[in-house]
Amino acid sequence: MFLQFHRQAEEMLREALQGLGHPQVSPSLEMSPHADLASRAAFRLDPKNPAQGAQTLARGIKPGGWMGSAEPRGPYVNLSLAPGFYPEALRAILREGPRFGSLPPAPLVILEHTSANPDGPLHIGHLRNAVLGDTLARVLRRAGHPVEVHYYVNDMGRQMGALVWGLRQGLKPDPQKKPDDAIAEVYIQANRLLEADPGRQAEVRGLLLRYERQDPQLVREFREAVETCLRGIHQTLKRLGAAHDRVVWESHFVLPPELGGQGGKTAEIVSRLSSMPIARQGSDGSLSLDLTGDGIKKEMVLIRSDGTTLYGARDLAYHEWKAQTTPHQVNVLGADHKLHAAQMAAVLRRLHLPVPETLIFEFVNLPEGSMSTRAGTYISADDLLDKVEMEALRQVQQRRTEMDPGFHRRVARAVATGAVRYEMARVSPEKGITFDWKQALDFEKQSAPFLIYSHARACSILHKSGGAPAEFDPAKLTGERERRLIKKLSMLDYWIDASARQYRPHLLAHYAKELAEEFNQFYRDVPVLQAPPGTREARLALVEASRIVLANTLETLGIEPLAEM
RNA sequence: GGGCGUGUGGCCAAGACUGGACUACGGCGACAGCCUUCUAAGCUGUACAUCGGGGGUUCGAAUCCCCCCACGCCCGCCA
Repeated sequence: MFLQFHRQAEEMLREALQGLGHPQVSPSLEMSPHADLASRAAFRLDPKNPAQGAQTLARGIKPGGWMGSAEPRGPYVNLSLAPGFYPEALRAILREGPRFGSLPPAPLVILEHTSANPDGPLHIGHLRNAVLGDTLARVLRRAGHPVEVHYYVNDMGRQMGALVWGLRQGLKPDPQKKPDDAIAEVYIQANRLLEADPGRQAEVRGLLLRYERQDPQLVREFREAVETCLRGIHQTLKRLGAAHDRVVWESHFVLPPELGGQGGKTAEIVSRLSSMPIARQGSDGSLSLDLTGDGIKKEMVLIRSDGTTLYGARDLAYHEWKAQTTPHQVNVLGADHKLHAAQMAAVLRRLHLPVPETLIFEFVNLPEGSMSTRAGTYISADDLLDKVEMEALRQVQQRRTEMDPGFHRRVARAVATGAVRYEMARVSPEKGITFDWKQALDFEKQSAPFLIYSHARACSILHKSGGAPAEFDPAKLTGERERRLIKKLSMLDYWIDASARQYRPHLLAHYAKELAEEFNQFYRDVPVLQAPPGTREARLALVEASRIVLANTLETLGIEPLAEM
């Protein structure tokens, strides 16, 4: 609802500015502690006398819609919500329930995230990708987009070659272990063998070549290895609450139909590119693209001299294939993919294909340095989830001694996945993270348990009262705390819109925290169950509305809104 | 060496794209309080920052520009 107010304010300011002969001046709206929204536009009108400009501008804005008033205050124009906004916001929340905060239908989006190499378990770096990707998928869905979420499996790369090579040396995945952990052991061991005897790298290249040349035996072996690892990875993703609609293998764009692919797509796009002026044919049979015209100094190599394709070539085919479904694509990628993303964008543009949006996030490093699956220096996502869950269990057992073990377990699970997700989602993606166990296991404020707890408090009041009232008088809700809370509740759509348009889920995470704070302050200051008749019903309705908005926000962040904890 | 990103109180971190009420949102930690009223995983208060350093643009800079420093990532016929 607040989004509507914001848009109306923007529109009215534009018209007023136009009327004053300044159509080029931006409305410059901002959230303000002094008003429901404020405009700084007067600074642009006449920098010498902004106060004068603010007065003139304010006069040009007439109450109407959700606009209550426009008051000049120094150089600012302070905008207030119409009194009717508050009761209507409350009714809208109660009426729309789980749908509140959703935006009108928007185009289909294909979103690719996580897509970790199937050579080991997800580590805490992949976890950032998964949380960012899954949260963004949820945000986009609430913003009206149908979303098809893809996991793009890199099954044709060097890493997989080394893994299959290791298996052929007789290394066996330990059946007692989680499949992705077992695969990691083989992969690490295979790399040790290869480092000890670098001459055998040629054998890995040979396997890759035979896989790409569609040797059915190799196709079986690669598939078996990849699927084993993927089973484990998907267990972890499921535990996180992150679901993919579709798993797309790279080899799909290389192998023929009888081997599970749709054949030739990569060859086709490569052949099209090879006739473009930017193509550079090596005398050895390799093919690369010169992208200096796009401001990219580094050539993009598509074909090795042995004729096999590189990741970039297959990725181009994948993007062309996606474009048949929708031009709106989003890729969630680690910062190490920046160059690749820029090269992809340049080539797709030259092919007149849709260019994907990217959400690029910086690395998660350990205090002792960066993680590597090959070297075995990583903290797995499972390990983190396990430890956080143990700590959550310890705390809930301590706090709720009267409850049974099943309750403790349920709460600990929800708290743990929520805590891990929130911790990853709340930091802006361009910041690097140095992982810290102490911080990961800290459940104070600014963390998911705080958000879940606020929701549980609302549920508790409703439980004790026997539910929300059918009838109530919103006019009873005129206190400062109540109005502030309603306003905050109404802002969900504004933050969904902002997060979705900027591909920045942390904006919503930030809102969630502010919403929970506002509710907790209301909880402290405003008695509900003990309020006089009439007031009590109205406040109960407000608690129910709070419960709904908290639940919707948490759901969008992938955090389970427990009714009790 | 070049490119991209980051640098905000002891620690974590919002604000930076759209310069302006910033007297910089919060959290952790510290200190002092609040459970005879709806779950204290909560709430209140105090102390602690001039926003890496320097220069510039501007009436006005955490925010824009330039230089420098530190850290991360990339600069593979890896993905």
